[in-house]
Amino acid sequence: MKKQMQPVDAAALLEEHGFKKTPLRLLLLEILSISPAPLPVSTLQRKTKKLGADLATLYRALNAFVEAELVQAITADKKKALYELNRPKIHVHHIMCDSCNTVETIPFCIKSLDQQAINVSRLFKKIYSHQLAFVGTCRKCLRAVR
Amino acid sequence: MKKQMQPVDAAALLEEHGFKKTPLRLLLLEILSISPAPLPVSTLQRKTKKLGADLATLYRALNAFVEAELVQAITADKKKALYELNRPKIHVHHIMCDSCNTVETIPFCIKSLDQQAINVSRLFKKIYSHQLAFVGTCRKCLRAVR
DNA sequence: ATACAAATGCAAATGATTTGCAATTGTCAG
DNA sequence: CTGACAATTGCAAATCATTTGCATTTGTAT
Repeated sequence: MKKQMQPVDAAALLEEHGFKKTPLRLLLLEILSISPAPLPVSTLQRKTKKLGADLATLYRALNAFVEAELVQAITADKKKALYELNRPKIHVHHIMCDSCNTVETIPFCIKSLDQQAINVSRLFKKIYSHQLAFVGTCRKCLRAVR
Repeated sequence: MKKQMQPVDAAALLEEHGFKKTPLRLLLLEILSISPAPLPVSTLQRKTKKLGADLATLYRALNAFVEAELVQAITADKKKALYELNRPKIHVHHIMCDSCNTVETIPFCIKSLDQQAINVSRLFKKIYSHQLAFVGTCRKCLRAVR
């Protein structure tokens, strides 16, 4: 059986963030909320094709969600971004196969990585590399804003 | 005073990996070897402009280096890749400022992240997010190769 | 019902990276 | 030293994900 995530109240989420309850945006959040893995735009387009939304519209919706921190964009793969619903309580990371390009979610944060390292290597057989990047504002820039 | 990395013997590195000792490739390795931070292609182009190398050539050289694991490509920032000499003994990670886009190197690996977490947050004033991705081959794909 | 901002569609632009192909250049065997 | 051959390069054009301008449509609040 397939993993399935807890669905969310898409309408409520949109309202909370001051977004309009558009068919596309409602569906997008529903799709993301039940997906066990982060999804590329191509998949989101396919899963919403009954609405015939334009790609640009899709991107705009996703960008709006990301800016609102409703959705997280995974950009560790240079080629194309993956989108995943942001569940504040469940901070996760990812592991991707360089062969079939599947991306799996590692249901824990780096905070407990040491303890979980063995589990990670069991998930995949071979791990070639990992990339970790923090994004923030450096002291110089913070000073500049003041 | 500025950090400066230990330079490497570029000619030897190229030879070891079966590359030709081309002016561009020699210079590229030299530049990367003394850089304290990963560099974007634009910077590499500027620093090699006396050779007037074509962008495509630069990319081909860098890709060859990455494939040979001589250089590491940091792709956590979606916009453009950063390149850094791979020093097998010194495995590091990075921290980037979302305001001025500087990328600093964190001279330790996630293995000791818990202990170093405080240092990381001191490096930057504010950390909005971090992305961690493992790349490897999943069990399914490994089985397929067998 | 009205009005206005948000969201959309369409077409065109961007920008980093890649590719085809012909010409050039290291390197290595003889 | 001298080919010969593969690796490397230059140039132009192609890709491909993502973005943008602008006119139009659609939610939503009043």
